[in-house]
Amino acid sequence: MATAEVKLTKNQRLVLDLLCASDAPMSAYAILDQLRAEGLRAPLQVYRALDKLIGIGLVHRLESMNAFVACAHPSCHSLEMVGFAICEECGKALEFADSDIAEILSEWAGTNGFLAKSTSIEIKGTCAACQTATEHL
Amino acid sequence: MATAEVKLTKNQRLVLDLLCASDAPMSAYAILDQLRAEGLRAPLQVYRALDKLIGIGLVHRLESMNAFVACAHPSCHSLEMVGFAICEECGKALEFADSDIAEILSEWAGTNGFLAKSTSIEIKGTCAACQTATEHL
DNA sequence: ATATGTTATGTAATAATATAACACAAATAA
DNA sequence: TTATTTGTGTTATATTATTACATAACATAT
Repeated sequence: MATAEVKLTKNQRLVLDLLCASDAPMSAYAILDQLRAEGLRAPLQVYRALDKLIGIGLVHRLESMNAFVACAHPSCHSLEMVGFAICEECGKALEFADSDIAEILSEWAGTNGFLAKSTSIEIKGTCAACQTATEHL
Repeated sequence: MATAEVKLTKNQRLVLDLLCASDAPMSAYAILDQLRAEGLRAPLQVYRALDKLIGIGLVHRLESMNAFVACAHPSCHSLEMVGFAICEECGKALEFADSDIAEILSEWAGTNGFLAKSTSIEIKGTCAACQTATEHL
């Protein structure tokens, strides 16, 4: 099992499991609320777990939403370039990875002497399901 | 002159001029602080001006920093896809536009039935100047 | 010119997101 | 064992953003 490869602490596991169970990204405070029953009490407990999980590559941060989502490909916990298409209707985030984009960006970086550490690509719009759902209003 | 094409109100002008004069992105509250001398008093005054300027395409929002920057190409105030390479040393943001990336992303959207409204691409790292500056430490 | 609709303004209060600082406990490694 | 690192729990606070409401400025159509 992918997510067992790394030893996680209690808080880290609670946060990761919750994110994996969620069908949409969650804010740090939404995570906290859900985990109060498990004994979490302060924002910092969540933020620290998130920092670690992001560092490992098991969680991604959606910059444009201040929200967090479990990596869709936890097995390949490469920290490679992934992007998200975020539906503004249902709030779900579709993760994608595109090597072509990665290549173009690294080309740009090379040309401009920019040393890239991390990249965030976020598309906002409406997902296929929600477009269909909206059609017959 | 590019920025004269649209009629801006006093607050919008103040915010835009400040961002244009700044060599790096600014937070809303940094903007507010700078404009207290001009009579601005509340965050909302800044946020409202920013919303308008972003809508017009004269300002971009850096999602990963909660900061705002004047568009580098104010003449072509197309709302097309632009990206930023943000230097974590000096804080400056280099704006770029890449039609290849736009194409790949719109291809992905087409294939996945996603209706895209806006896209954010942000690369974090170290700019050429700061790499040079750090070399001889 | 005046009524109407729209857009912008000013202000206060508050919500939502994130971090600093400190003391302590658990796991790891020397 | 001792030292070191890593994680925990807690309080307080910093930073970013919005809600709600009242008023003013401006356009334009009668």
